[in-house]
Amino acid sequence: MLQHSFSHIPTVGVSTEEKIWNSGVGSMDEFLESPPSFLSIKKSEKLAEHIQLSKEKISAKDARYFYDHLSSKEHWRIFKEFQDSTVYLDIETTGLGSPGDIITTIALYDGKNIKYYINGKNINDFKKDIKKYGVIVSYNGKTFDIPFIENYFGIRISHAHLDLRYILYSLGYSGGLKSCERQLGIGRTGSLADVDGFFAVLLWNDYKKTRSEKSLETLLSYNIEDVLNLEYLMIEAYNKKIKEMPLDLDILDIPLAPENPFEID
DNA sequence: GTCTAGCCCGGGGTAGCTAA
DNA sequence: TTAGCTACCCCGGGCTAGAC
Repeated sequence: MLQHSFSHIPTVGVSTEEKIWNSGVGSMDEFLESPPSFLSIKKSEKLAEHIQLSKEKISAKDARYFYDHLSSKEHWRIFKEFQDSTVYLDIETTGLGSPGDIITTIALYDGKNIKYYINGKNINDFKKDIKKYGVIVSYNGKTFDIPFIENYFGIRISHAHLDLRYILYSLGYSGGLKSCERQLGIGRTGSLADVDGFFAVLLWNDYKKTRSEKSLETLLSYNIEDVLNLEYLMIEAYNKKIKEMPLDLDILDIPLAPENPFEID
């Protein structure tokens, strides 16, 4: 979608971008070849400079550039061009962020591999691993996951960040992650349908009290199921956004998710 | 070249919504 | 309860085209 975007360019808003599209110029390459006639020569030249810069930023895999220059409701546009540097993220904690609350587990999924981090075991590896990615996809992560991670580790997460809560809300889907999953036709497998954030706290407490590996594995299974489903939701949301555009653009295929390595007890 | 009107971007402020 | 987001409104300012 970025190859077709102009509203990240200073002085170009959504209405000017739509006028560009309606004039028959549907991509950056088409603009460079033949700018729309309604723009002055001076303005076309300025825009052409920004388009060249944008093409360089895409080649350089600089997602942050577009994240900073697109309006927040258009952030979803960066997904396709940076899909191979995207990671889906979800954390489980012992509470909502009150003093003393901790991160219990973190799950990452990059479209190929699943990684998970457990408090008391390998959780500090997360700080190194997250740096490998350019884009984070989460659900309500802008309000909860990322601030929690930043406070917990004392680090700054400066990635481009697509929060599905707002993208799905703009498409008419609301009511929480699980509700959005149901509305978009994906159900939780087995007993995971009954697990929620509070139950995840109970599972962690049981693991700490009894050292029950089954409780820990059930918690990890729930945590990983969340990040696997985020990919499906992100691609579904992207495709729905694409269909809203007055352009004839290809939709993305939804890949087969890998098997959850943990079973619930 | 200057002036004017119109368009539109973008910033600031406010209210309401939502999840953990 | 908290934090961050969107939507909406208002307004200032930059840019452009057209008239003179």
